[in-house]
Amino acid sequence: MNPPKKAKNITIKDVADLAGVSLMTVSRTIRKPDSVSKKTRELVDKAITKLNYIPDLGAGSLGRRSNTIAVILPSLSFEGHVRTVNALSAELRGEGLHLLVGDNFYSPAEEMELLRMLLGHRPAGIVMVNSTHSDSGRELLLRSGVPVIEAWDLPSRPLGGVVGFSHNNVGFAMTEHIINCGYKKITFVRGPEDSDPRGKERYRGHLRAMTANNLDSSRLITIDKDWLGLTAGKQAVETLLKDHPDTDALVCLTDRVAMGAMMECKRRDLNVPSDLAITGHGGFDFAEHLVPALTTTRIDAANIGVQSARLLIEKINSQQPNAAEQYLDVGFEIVPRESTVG
Amino acid sequence: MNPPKKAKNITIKDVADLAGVSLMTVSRTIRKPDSVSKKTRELVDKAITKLNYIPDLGAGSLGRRSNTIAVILPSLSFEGHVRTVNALSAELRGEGLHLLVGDNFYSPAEEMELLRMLLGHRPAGIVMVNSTHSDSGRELLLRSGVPVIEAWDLPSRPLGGVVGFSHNNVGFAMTEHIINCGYKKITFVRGPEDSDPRGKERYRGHLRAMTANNLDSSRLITIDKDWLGLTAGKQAVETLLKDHPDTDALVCLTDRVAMGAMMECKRRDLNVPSDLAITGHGGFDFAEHLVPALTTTRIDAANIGVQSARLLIEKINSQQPNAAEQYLDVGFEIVPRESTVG
DNA sequence: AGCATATTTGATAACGTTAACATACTGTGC
DNA sequence: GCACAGTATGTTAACGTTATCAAATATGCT
Repeated sequence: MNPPKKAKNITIKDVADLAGVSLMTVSRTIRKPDSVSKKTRELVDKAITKLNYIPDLGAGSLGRRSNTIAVILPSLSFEGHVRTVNALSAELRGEGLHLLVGDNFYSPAEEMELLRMLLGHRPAGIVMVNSTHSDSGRELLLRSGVPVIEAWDLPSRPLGGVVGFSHNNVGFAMTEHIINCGYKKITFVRGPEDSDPRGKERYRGHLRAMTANNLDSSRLITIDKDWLGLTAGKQAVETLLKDHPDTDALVCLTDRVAMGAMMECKRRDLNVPSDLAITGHGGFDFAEHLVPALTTTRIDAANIGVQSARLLIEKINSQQPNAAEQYLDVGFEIVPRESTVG
Repeated sequence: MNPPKKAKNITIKDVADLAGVSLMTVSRTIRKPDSVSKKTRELVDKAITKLNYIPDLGAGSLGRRSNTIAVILPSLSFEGHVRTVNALSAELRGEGLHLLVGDNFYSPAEEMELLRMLLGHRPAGIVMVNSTHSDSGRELLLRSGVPVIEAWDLPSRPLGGVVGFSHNNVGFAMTEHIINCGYKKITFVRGPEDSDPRGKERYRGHLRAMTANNLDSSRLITIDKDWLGLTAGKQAVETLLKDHPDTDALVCLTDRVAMGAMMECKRRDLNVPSDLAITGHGGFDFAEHLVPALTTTRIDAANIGVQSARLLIEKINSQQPNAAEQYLDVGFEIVPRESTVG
């Protein structure tokens, strides 16, 4: 009826007045209901319901940490990361923690900007998924005193907790595996040289395996797109036929790229694996359904999220986080399937 | 050197003291640098850098809205929604807004809990991606006065702005399309009856098309899993061969399910489309790469995110949001490909 | 110089909550 | 009826920032 003049916020004071108690009693009723008599509790609860009161979390945590966890990741477009974030979110929810997402930063300047913004929310913790950081970014994070988890990686100079796996080992293991299958003329598909440090690591692992087996490691295809989808795989096969037609196995950086390659082979009537073996990476759900089923590495992305959450919670709760368990290698698994059976 | 006694927070006061100015001057230097003389600005900036000061956004917005947008979605495991959130995040970032993610709620009780939590952060706006809400949820949102956008849907009783498309029309259009291709014995694959209102709508649309063309609409496969991945498609084909072996076209609820079905057909040496036509839904990136390429509906998920952001920002900035433009149907497109060419 | 008007700075009071301490009640045992 | 816990409530002062108004300083113009 009254014109909505100012839509004053409903505060704890309003609840207190309506219930006829002091505002501390209301605060207590909300946070530790047992410390308040049954009678007042009911009174207060009724007032809260009636007024639709919702406590202001920001005001409540003034001067303390908020009940927010900042997640930083390059982008939400990589399936594996999203699975991790999803699991992280689910795990954290039980603790009443919510995710504040920071993604899509490209330049170092943007990184700092984003970091400052996120830290401005006084998060209880930070999870960096597959993010590199500049020196000033490091500095900022370390000085902030906020517990940090780095996920999807095993950085040499960790900022805090680490939950990840060795990309170098993955690269080595996969190439070693297909060498054992009998393949010798192996072409590696990699992404843009600068923008993907993990891909680079896997490539290093690949080189290690090739060298260890005295094989020619010069077959290399570089895809110059930032977003490595199926098109990259298609393109890889086109380049392959032109530049390295004698290849017998194609090592792709992700399952998506591998799938794109497989589909292109099908169009060109190249048989996988007899004409060309193909491997992926990441263990995406479609890999096992493809025909032929795709040989890949299984990374338990959800588990990375779960473990990150656990470690982070531990760090938040303990003042002196247990340094011994801060470095968790979740490993990986080579999953041999039809796309590489000689 | 000194043992970290209390790790006192660095506040605007500390900066002010170091710079030898009042704390209001520091505040102004940060928020409107032009309103401060060059000399003091430099002084203050130096102090900020030196102390690594980061403003407490929570304290700053006390009594106001925070610079946070709450996103509510059933889960991060559906690719389409993630694409929307990704675009949303990118768009909002330009405005200095960050996403607070609320996902994974299933029960109405959890919904309320989540809603209260998120509203407790005093978000500047809320985007609900493909989320149904209870009456009490509605009530809470409406009374909170926070601008709301509902995305991926065209609800009959909108809470605020709407950016979506009609699932019913999608269902109708796809079935109509394949009928026009000459298919008559059409089987529809749907998800669990209760948990997927949009799938239900699409099914309704399908029925509408079948009835309009005097076709037998009794061919129906219900998948009883909550997570509809490729396995669902595999299962659908198995059921199909048992229950409706005379089917000539299979309408799947998502591209993933359709892909699973296609792969299963390949294993069983069923040719697509000559033995069985298959359609998907959603326009996932792999659809065009499959062999045969998949007929699907293209939903511009990223655009939904972009438009939601625009509409939301508009609503946030204007006290009296323009009611005329609050209902945005982004539409969809039928993309005919090889999997249905008779 | 003298006055009016900008421009720049500062003091104080919110904003909504909780921590810490203070007070008022309740009942118990003598 | 009185001291003595113990429980239940209330009071006050933070927390870190910005709005608002007041004061000081600089600038422009005759």
